This record gives sequence, structure tokens and C-alpha cells, in this order.
Amino acid sequence: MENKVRNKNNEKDFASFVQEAGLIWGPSPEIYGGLAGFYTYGPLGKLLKNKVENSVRKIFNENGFREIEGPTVLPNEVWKASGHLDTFQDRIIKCKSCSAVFRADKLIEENHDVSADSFSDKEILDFIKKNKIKCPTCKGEFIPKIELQSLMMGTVVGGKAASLRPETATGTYLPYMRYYNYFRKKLPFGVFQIGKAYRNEISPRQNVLRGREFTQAEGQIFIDPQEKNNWEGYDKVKKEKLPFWSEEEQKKGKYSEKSISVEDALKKNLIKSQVYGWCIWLAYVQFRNFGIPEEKIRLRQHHKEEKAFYADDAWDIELNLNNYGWTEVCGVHDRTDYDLTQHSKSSGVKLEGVRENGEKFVPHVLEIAFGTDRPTYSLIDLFYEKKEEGEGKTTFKVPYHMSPIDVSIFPLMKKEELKEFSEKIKKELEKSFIVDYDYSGSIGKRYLRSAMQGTPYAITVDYDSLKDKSVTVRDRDTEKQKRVKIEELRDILFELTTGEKDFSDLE
RNA sequence: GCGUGAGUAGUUCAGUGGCAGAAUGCGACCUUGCCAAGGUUGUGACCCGAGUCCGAAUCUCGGCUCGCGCACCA
Repeated sequence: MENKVRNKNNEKDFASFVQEAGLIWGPSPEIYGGLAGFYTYGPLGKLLKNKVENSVRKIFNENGFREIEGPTVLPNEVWKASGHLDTFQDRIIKCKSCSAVFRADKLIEENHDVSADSFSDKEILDFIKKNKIKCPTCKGEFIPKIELQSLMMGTVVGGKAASLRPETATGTYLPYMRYYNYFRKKLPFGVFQIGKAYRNEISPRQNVLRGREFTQAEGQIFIDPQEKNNWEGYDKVKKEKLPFWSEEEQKKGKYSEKSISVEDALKKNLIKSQVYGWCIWLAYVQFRNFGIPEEKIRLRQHHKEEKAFYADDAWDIELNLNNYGWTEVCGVHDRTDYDLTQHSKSSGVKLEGVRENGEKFVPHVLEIAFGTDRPTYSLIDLFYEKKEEGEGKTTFKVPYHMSPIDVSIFPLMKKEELKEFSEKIKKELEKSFIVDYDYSGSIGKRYLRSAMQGTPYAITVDYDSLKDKSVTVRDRDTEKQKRVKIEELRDILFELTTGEKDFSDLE
């Protein structure tokens, strides 16, 4: 991670803001001391996460994907077939003197350039003994015992071993034949799923950026491998310039932004197919639509060594966070026919498509895999601006269209007639918006609270409102106010929140 | 998981082997015309467990959690 600009005080402010504002609490359950890697979204955080998820839904839906929801628990035979049961299970070995833990296979690979994947436990132990491999930390001997450490959370269902899903993707592949019929036997088609996944991380860190339970959002395209370079959406996006950071450039060292078009990336063989290029573009659009600034996003190509067992083409999207530097938030993978072939073999059910000429084929799958916790957290990280009293106002400058609460309503003073009138307006606006209503404290205090929650507009009801049926609308970022007729209020707020109108356009 | 530091109101911090403090926040009342305004008042905490001790929030041990470094993160 480069650009790691850290400031202790900022970090502390940020951490307390996340809790105090009701964004993310934890580790949960707090009153029992907490269990690392599990969090509770508070009211404001949940509203924000909903905005993120709805943004994901919108983008996927308008690009030809349909949403499904599968179970979070699946029998282990599924995970055996998908490869997770094996690859999510590491063989570890402990140092006798300092009891540091290492992955046994990695230890061998690093020292001797030999793949230990196929070694039995005994072979690994023998190899370590024969080659006198010592503990990298303290140069001590290893305890001659291989232990298993699994990222899968297991359970038992009806006497059958089952596991909580470590990714939603696998569950999305299983009903392939259902999709095939639903989409009237015509490929390609796209399906996505938003839901919880679970990984028993050894040491979860950094709040929800690496939790043990998290929400994934994964889009999958099923396509005839022969059609990967005949992708309908490609022409529309091929001229789009994206911040590709290739494996080769990475070796040169520092990142410097250089955007190239999807078309050029394909020509340079950075990516292998039109459909893959389109997927990268779509992933990028997802993050742009959250309101993440361009310069905070980059696409990083996976090194050969870090590619997942199923992946062909593999790129990540990374965001440059204030508190953590460049952070992975999304992976785009060409999973080829790996999954469908595996599940077909294992279940005995053919998972195929048919070409017009009658040929059968196993579809390839392209995956856009991200989550909704990291983007939610990223929005907080990127847009929280702490100010000291006197030097300005602390504001959560979340992009207006993503703000947890749409509008606040304040009676100028805590008087019955103003409260009553405000509540009427509140009731009306709640038909269309998430509304916050507050009459406690000075008007200035309430503007500040509202800004710290990221609410873009604050409506103030004063004595004139009772007479002329108008209120003031205050803009979060400019702090400017405009007088608006109550009967026009709803439409104006609509135009403002959808971006059709700018606050400065108001009379 | 290893090493290391830490855990006291919602938040940020102070503190002592003997009644637990501040600031800020939050609530109520008064006041207040767009202000992080003012006054009065209230609310609220020693991470959990065991031990030593007349007495532990303070010392010791264990656990849990958090920060940082390492490792892990298909």
C-alpha cells in the first residue's frame, strides 16, 4: 500500500465518528465483549448501506442482469465440487520455539521453488526435515505436525455436513438450468446476487473492510465461449478510458494515473475478450455511481501468483482511502467453464447450452465480485470532513444522491404552532423521502447535526411559513438558503436529489 | 496466530490501593428569527473473571476486545 497518509488524530476522530453517528457499531455483541469480525450497522449506517445496495441493483438491472437470492447454507458436497473446501483450508505448521504459524505449502514453495500442492502431510513434513527449513521469524524448529485451518464456517443440517457460503457466486451458478429456461434458452444472460457471506478469517482487522461476515454483491454473465469477442455492449464502451494498471506497470513501481481505452487494453492484450472489457467497465461504473471520485479509483491487474484457482483474466478495483491507502474493493474474473463443469461432474446434471447448429457447449462465466460493506465504509472514509469549532463545520460530505437521510425539517423555534406545522410537512414529505425531524437545540446546532449526518437539505419552518406557506431550504455544502413554496417542495426536492436541478438554479 | 501497546460516561481524556473527575455530547425547562448562541438543571463510566489485600477501577494472573508491526486475507 502506497500513499499511506496517516494522522493519528484524524484516525481517532474518524473511528469515533463512525460509532457516534450511528453508522457502524462493534465488534458485536458489544455488551458481551464482542466477537472480532462481526458488526452492527446503526440506523444511519444501514440507510447508507441501503443506498449503496440500491445503486448496485439499479446499475445491474439497467445493464441486463436480474437479481436472485439463494440460501446462505449449502451442503459440503457443493463446496467440495467448487473447490472451496480444499483451497479455503490451509495446512499450517507451528514453530516449536516462538509458536508462529505458517502455511506449510507456502513455506516449501518460497524456499525451494517446488509446488507442494500435491504433497501429502507426511511428504511435507519429510521435505521440511530433509531440507532443514527453519522458522522464518526465529530460525527455530517446527513442531512436526500438520494442522488444518479452515476459512469455511461449518454446521450440520439434518445429519449432513454443510457450510455457510464463503461467497455468493457458487450459489448463483447452481440454478443454471433454471436460468436457462427462464431466459428462454438464449445465452448470454446475466444474474446477480446481493447477500451475506462468511469467512473465518484468522485475524479480522480494519472494521468492516475485513469482517468475518460480510455482504457480497456479485454479478455473473453466462456466455457461449465462442461469443466472448462478439459482445453486444462492447461497442458502446470500447472508447471509454479506464485507469488500467497492468502487471507490467506494477513491476516498474509507483502508480501514476494513466487511463487507456477498453479497446486499447484489449489490443495490448491486457484483457482477453470484449465481454471481459465490458465487465471491467461495468464494475468501474458501479463505483463511479456510488459517487467515488475518478482519481480515487484504479484497476489493478492480478499477478500470475495471486490469481484464484478458477480465474483466467483477473483484475481488481482499488480505492484510495484516506485511512488505509489503496484498498481492494472488487474483483472481475473470467471463471471460464470451471464452475459449471465442476458442478456438472459432481451432481451428474448437464449444465449446457445449445448453439443454433445443434452443438452443445458449457457456458463460460464472467464475474464481477464485490461487496457492499467496503463501498459503504469507503464513502464514510472519503467524505467525512472533521473541522474544529471556529475553523468551519464538520460535515459528512457524502454525495447527495447517496446520503442516508434525504432531508431534515426544523421548526425555527420550539413552539407548538411551528412544531405542528412542521410535522404536517414532514408527513407529506415522508411519502417520498427519508426525513429527519428535530426541534431540540438551537437552529445552528441542528444544521450542524444534519450536516454531520450527510443530509443534503434542511428545511426550516418559521412564523412566516404559517402565513405565506413557504419555508427555507438550506443546502448542506454551500450553506445557502432559498425560500420555497410548500406546494412545490416535493417536486423541487425530487429534482434536486435526482440531479435534474442544481440548488443554485432555484429562484 | 506471534510480538507490542492499550481498554474509565455516547465520545475524547485525567486520575489515585480508601466517596471516580473534566470537556464535549445527550435530555428537560427558560431563552432564542436561521446562530456549533446563552442560562438553570439533569443523565451518564472504571472490559470480563479469578487471586492478593481490612479494602482492587488501581497490584498479579487468565480471558475478551481494540490499535500498531509481522504473518494470514482463494
